[in-house]
Order: sequence, then C-alpha cells, then structure tokens
Amino acid sequence: MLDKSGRLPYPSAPMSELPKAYEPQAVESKWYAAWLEGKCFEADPASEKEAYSIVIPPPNVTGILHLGHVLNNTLQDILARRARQEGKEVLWLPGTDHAGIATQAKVERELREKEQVTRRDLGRDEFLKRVWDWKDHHGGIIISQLKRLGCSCDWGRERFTMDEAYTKWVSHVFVELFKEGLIYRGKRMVNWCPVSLTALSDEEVIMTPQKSKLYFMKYELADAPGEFLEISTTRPETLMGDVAVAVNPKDERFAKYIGRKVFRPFPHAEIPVIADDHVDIEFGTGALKITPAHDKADFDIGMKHDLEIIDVLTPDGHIECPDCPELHGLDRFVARKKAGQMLEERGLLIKVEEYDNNVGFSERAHVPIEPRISMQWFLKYPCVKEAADAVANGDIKFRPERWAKTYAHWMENLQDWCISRQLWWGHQIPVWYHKEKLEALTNAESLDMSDFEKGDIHVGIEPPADAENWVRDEDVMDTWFSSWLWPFATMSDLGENSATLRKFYPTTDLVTGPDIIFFWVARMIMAGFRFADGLPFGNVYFTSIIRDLQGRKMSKSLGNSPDPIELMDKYGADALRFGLIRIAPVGADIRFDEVQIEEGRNFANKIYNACRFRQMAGESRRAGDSAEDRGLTTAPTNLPPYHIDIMAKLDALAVNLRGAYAEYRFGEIAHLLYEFLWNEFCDKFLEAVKLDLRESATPEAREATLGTFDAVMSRYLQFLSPYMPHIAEELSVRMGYVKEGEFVMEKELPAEPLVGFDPAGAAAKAAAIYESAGRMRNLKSEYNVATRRDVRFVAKGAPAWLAAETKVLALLTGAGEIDIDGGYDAPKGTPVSLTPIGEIYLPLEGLIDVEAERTRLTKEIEKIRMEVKKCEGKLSNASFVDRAPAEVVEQEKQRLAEWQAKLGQLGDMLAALG
RNA sequence: GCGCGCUUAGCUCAGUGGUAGAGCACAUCCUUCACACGGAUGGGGUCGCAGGUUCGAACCCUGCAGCGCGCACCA
Repeated sequence: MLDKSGRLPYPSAPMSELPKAYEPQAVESKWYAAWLEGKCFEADPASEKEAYSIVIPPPNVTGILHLGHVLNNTLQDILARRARQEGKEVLWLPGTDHAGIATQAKVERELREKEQVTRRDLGRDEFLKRVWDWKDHHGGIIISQLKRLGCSCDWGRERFTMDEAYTKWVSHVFVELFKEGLIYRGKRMVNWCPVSLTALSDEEVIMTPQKSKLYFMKYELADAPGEFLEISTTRPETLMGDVAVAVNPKDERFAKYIGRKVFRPFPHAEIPVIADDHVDIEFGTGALKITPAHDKADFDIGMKHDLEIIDVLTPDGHIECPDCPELHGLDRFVARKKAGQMLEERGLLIKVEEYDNNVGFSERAHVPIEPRISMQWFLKYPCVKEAADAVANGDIKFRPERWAKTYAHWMENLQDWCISRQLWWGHQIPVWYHKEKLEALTNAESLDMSDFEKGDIHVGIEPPADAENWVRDEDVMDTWFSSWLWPFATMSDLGENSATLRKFYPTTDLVTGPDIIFFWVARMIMAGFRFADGLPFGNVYFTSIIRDLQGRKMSKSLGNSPDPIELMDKYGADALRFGLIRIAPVGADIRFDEVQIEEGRNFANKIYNACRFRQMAGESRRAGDSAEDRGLTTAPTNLPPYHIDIMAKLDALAVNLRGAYAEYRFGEIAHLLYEFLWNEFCDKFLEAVKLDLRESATPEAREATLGTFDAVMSRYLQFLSPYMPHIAEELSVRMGYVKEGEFVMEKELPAEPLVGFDPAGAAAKAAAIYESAGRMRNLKSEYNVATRRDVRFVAKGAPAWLAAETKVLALLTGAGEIDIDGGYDAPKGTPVSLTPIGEIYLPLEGLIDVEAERTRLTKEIEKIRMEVKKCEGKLSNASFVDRAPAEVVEQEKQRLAEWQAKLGQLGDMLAALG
C-alpha cells in the first residue's frame, strides 16, 4: 500500500514500542509487494549502466520448491542484488520448464485417479488441452514460492519453454541441425522406460547398485546328447530371445564348442556357439547367452555376427512370446522367477547366486530401463570443440574449478543424443512425411537429408503448404532440447535482434547444480556457439547438493526433505536464506540442519533489537530530514576510540566483502556479516557506548553516539541487503536511513570509507580495553564474583589515557568502579591479572586467599614458561635462524621478548605473595 | 576398473608453510532497563594412518585406509 508519494507510509509506531522479537512474516510480504510496485526488479535494455545478467535455471512448471531451489535461487538473488548495489543494470530472467516426462506423468496420473481415463482415451489434442489446463492452474506455484523467498527476478519477462515464440526457436534449431546433417533418424538400441513408454537419453539413466541373482544354467549340445554348456545370466526371462551363446576365442575350455550348436530350452531351438572377444573369461561360467533385442552389448555382437533379433518384450515390460505360453504376458520380473523355475523343472538350472550389480533406472519413473531397439531421432552435437575449449581455456570459468574436468571428460566421450520422446507433452518434431511415402518412410532403416532432398519429407518450422497430404511425426523432443537454448531464446524471438539480447547477452553468471553439467550446462555452451553470439555465460557457479544429517540425498520417499515454505513460516525467508548460505561450503555437499535456520532467525532478531535499542535511546529522525548526511555529528578526532574502532571495522568489512564476492565465497560473506554485527557491533561497541545513551549522558555524547550508530548501521544494512533483503529494507526505512521514495536495495554502495585514518591510536586503545575487560571478567569469574556488580578494580601501571575510559571499563566488566593507582600496594593474595592496560587487581574482602592466588599465578606462569621454551627452542635452532626468512625470525624474537617480560611480571607478583 | 572429492573439537565446517579456529552443543553463573531468538565465563582436538620434502607441515609430495560422487556394455 503505497501513499501518494509512491512509498510506504512511514511506520507510525516507534520501534521502541514494537515487540521484543522480530516478526518477519508481515514485514517480508510487505516489502516484496513494495519492490514490485516500485519496479525495482525491472531491467532496462536502454540503460547506460553496465549490464549484469543471469537466467534462472527454469524449474519444472509443475514442481514445488525444495531446498535445492532455495539455495540455488538465493545465490542468484544475492548476485543480482549485489550487482544492483554496484550500480549495474541487472536482468535476472525467470521462467519455467515444461518438463515433458514429469508433467505428462503427473497429469496422466491425475486423469487415471479422478476420471479413470488414459491419455489415449482422450486423444492427443484433448490430452494436451488438459495438460495446458493443469499448467495454468499449477504452473504458478513455484513462481509464487520464489517470490516468497524474495527473488528479485524481472517477472514481466517470465518465459516458458513452450511459449509460442520459444517453440519457434526449438523448431528452428531442429531444422538447422537437420539440414546440417547433424540430426538423423535411425533404428538403434536405446534406453527404454517401460513405465513412461518412451526412449530416454543416456543421461536420464541412473545406474543403481542392486542385489540381483545370477542364474547358472546349462544348454545341451545339439550334437552330443548329455553334454552341456554352462552359462550364467541375470536375466533368464529373456532367454526366449537368445540367438547364440558366445565364448571368448582365447578360452581353451570352450574352444571345442565353437561353431557347434546348443539347444535353447524354451522355445526349443538350436542356436550356435560363437566366439567373441567381448566375453570375459573370468566372469560366471565364461559363456554368455546372446540376446540382441534386449542388451546393448548383445546387440553389437549380434550385428557383428549377423544374428537374428528376437524381441520378446512389449514396450511396457511384459513378455511377448506366444511360443512360450508359460511366460507369455507376464511382467518381466515375474517372468524372471518363473523362468528360473522352468529351468529347474527341466533340470537345467545348476545354481542361483546372490549377485551385486548395477542396473540402469529411469530417472523419472524409478524403474529399471529396458534396452530396446526402436526408431528414434538422434543428434550429433555441434560445436563440440569450441565448447570444450571455452571451458578449458577459461573463457567460461567454472567454480569450483574441478568441475571443468568432469565437463572435459564428458565432452571427449560424446555419444549421439537421442532427442525423440514418445510423449505428447513437448515440442513435436517438425518433420512431416508425405502420405504416399508414409509406409516406406516409417519403416526406413534411416532417414536424413537425402530423403528431404527427394521431397519425401518436409522439415520446417511451419507445416507444408498442402498440409492435408502430409503426416507429422508423432514424437516430441527431449525437454533438454529446448532447455539448451534458454539463455538466448528467452531474450529474443527467432530472427529478432532484440535490445534485451544486445544488452544482456551473454549472461554474466549461471548458478546451477553440478548434477546437470551434461544435461544442461554443456549443451547450452554448444548451442550458444552454434545459434547465438558465442558463449552463453561467463561464470558457472555450481552449488552444493543438500543432504540430511546422515548424508543422504534429500528425497520425497525418504521424507527427509523439509518444506521450505514451512521453514519460512517458522523462521522467515531471510532466516532461511541466511542460514542456508552460511553453512554452504565452497565445493562440498551441505548437511542440512534446521538449527542453522533457527540461527538465521536469531541473527535477524539480534539486528532488529540492536536497532530497537537505538530507537529507545533517541527518537529516530524521519527519512528525508537529512538521510544522506546523517551519521557523524562530530569530527572523527573528537570521538571516543570505540566509535573510531567500529567504523574502521566496518570499513574493513566492506573491503573483505568485496574480496569475497569477487571469488563467489558466499558462505564467507555470511560469516563476515554475522561476525561483525554480533561480535563487534553488539558485543563490543554497543556495550561500550551504552553509558552515552543513557539519560544521564550529555546531549553531545548522546548525539555523537547516535551518529556513529547510524553511520555504521545504515551502511551495514546495505551490506546485509543481498542476503537478508527484507529486514534490511524494513530497518533502513524505520531508522530513516533512506530518503523518501528510496529503497535500500536500490542504493549504491558507498565509495568512500567512513574513517580513512586512525586519529590517535583509537583502534589500539579500543582493542586494549576490550581485551582487558575480558581478562577482568575472567578474574571475577574465577573467584566466583561474576554476578556482583559492586566490585572495585584497581589498575596499576596504567597508561595515562585510561583515566578517560574507566567508566566504560567498569560497564564492560560489571564493576562498581575502577581506580587508577600507580602506587597501589595490594594486600597479599589479592587476585591480579596482567592486561594490556597494566596490572589489574580485584581487591575484595573475604577473597584475600594467598594460597588460591599463588596456585592461579603458578598455573599461568607454567603456561607462559611453555611458550617461552617453545620460542627459545626455535631461536636456538641454528638452521631456523639461518634459513628462515628474517622477518619470521624477528617475529619470533619479539614474541619471546613479550613472553619473557610477562613472565618477569608474573614472577614478581608471585614473589610478592611471599 | 578409471576419475574426482572428502577425512580438523560431540555435531556442522573455516583454515595455501610460521602460536590450531568459528558456530552450535556441553558445563557453571546471570531473568541488571536492546535482545533468554539474550549476556558472561569455561572445558574440549596425537588436524584419518604411514612415510617423504622443509629450519618449520593441518597445509606440499607419495602410499594406505574409510566415506561420498561421477564415468564405464562384466552377462
């Protein structure tokens, strides 16, 4: 709800009256709406600013958000938001993927459950209509979830891989590659999914370790009744498709059988024994049954030896072999057991062994795939060398770098890509067959440019003019055949040199999971070379894979995948973002623990309360007063050391952040932000300046303190904004750190440091105070007076400047007062600590215990003696002194001197105890 | 089988040759006027094992072990 000036109304309630705990839910949705309203995410191709662009890895249109998406998109959002702060024109282009198999399966399942119909009952057109309906109803879910997370995508440019314009691109690419001779149709052994009823690419097959059974059986020699050849197999159910038995020609055991025949038990037939190098002498019995229709290796051997191909399986994985009625019609796994029994009944089964092997599973349907001969379209990849070189020579930089090796290895071993799918949901192959030639073409062994030139087929984006004489190929293309065009097909229509493309292509960064290097990244690089203006992106950042605490992959079936929406309900989007990124290691997997998100929430709360505290101490001025020149009300030289110190640390933070961003060290950035706010700003600075915020403080001190607070916090919130955008926006506005109508997310990072110099050793003073305070608290704690606030410390040998800081020190240490007494004569046994500001005594009635103090001092001295010994040992080592760099030796000498001085002082103290 | 990665505190992880770190968890204390989603203090590690290089190794090299992940037509 914006007011007339186009900004949110300034919150009426002062923060000091707000709840003690930060409540993210309302805040987050409010700001997201405001950013959209303010058009903060829109990219302007006409901008003079340097371009920064990133395309979203399009999630499945029917998918729902999981933690992997959260990680991936948070990283992109961080990059995009940081780029905006750096003054760049940012395009983060969103969209979704039609996800052929997954979506079709989902809709088919629903049709089956709700209407008891199959897609074939409905027919192609009606089915597709239903999928589009489904997409229209459910396709927005993941997009709205990304918005909930705070993603700063330019939603007006949202694309879908089956948009009309996008589809034109896909067809165009098919046509071009076909005409180039890189796409062809042929009968090949492919990976067949018996559930999805389609071919799959090699990448869609997941090799999975299985506990299988290895059947040992025997085939009788046709010319020598009673003599048998022993064979081992894991798939007795395909036995009916056997056309030979192969042995290794070098295997002396079987030499005598080569060229003879054995009986295949069912259906009963004579099949030859052949010799082939492929057979492993060591494995099983050393004899291999050859089933060319149902095994890739067998198929190759079959081709080599010109063997018959007998297909005994239906597309959906049932036995089709009327000559063997016992098995005919059975499911393949049922048939496997049955076949074993049948062998046993015939006395041909020798034994069955437990056997561990790898079986290829369908990525989507989670069932073993079936090698199957079928007619499919294939692609020989274009621009392979250019794409491989681009990564090898660093034109495209992979992070972590090691993935470049995985990429290179795959690029060197490319197999033709099976791009056709026997689905309806997807981009239909843009090939039409002339009706008169249809039958011949359908059964043709292969199909390529020559058929096109003869005019038998039409290949084009548009159907042929006399469409009624043509029949379109029914298959659709692999979803990835559209995804690989994503970086440029989303930026311009086919044939258009759009302003967006000119400004934002190639993209700057790509953030994605290493599991789709082959599916997507590699193919995009090739497509970029072939169809766009070169490389699609400059950097590829591969995210971690998220696992549970046991190290298992997150999965629906394990139930170990937390719902990000629930996490956001519970902790807030900022907390989820921050918590997840903070634990994401650079190259390894993430072990997800909800505790980390809780810490993110706690962190947000900490920042919120620091600001609330500030507001309690002094009414914040409304935005617009002088937001820009807020901050320092006094020249740095006149400020207490704590002020200079925290400003210098903020400046250091800015530098460190810059370095970490340059190297994409996202976890480190989160750590830096956390560490600064909590350990430096809250624990040290705020504690040290609390006195100056009390009502008893002078107005000058108060103003100065509020000034420093605002100067530091306003910048800090800017630094925080890419990671926790909502709370950064909320606090920046509430605190008046942004002008009317301005958003902190749009504000450019400050160019100048807050303090360019350290006026009077302020940072060193602050450090001395903080360290000394720690030692003093430690002393209190050791003598069990940690909770008492009326204790008195006496400082002996203190520097002159300490006099001005005793009140602060008293506050930091929870003491009643601090006396500076150069001539202090401590009663024997008074607890004492050696600090950067001299000897500090803790004189307390009843605590004067010579023995206890002697023990404590002795222990401390012992520790230091060890250090001295270490130093001395090193320095007396001639090789160290001679060969180590001079500065290292010098450093060691200094260290020794320091320890020795301390040892001397402590020794004196101990001696004073008598 | 080949390749890649990991192994540091109870847990999750930083740490590119010079005094072993963080967060969480744990223990003790504190509901003192920003925050108990908080504060203070403390205990806790032969840096997977064995060699090597070096004045010096968690870090570089070699080997080994365990775990994880890719790739590969052992039926």
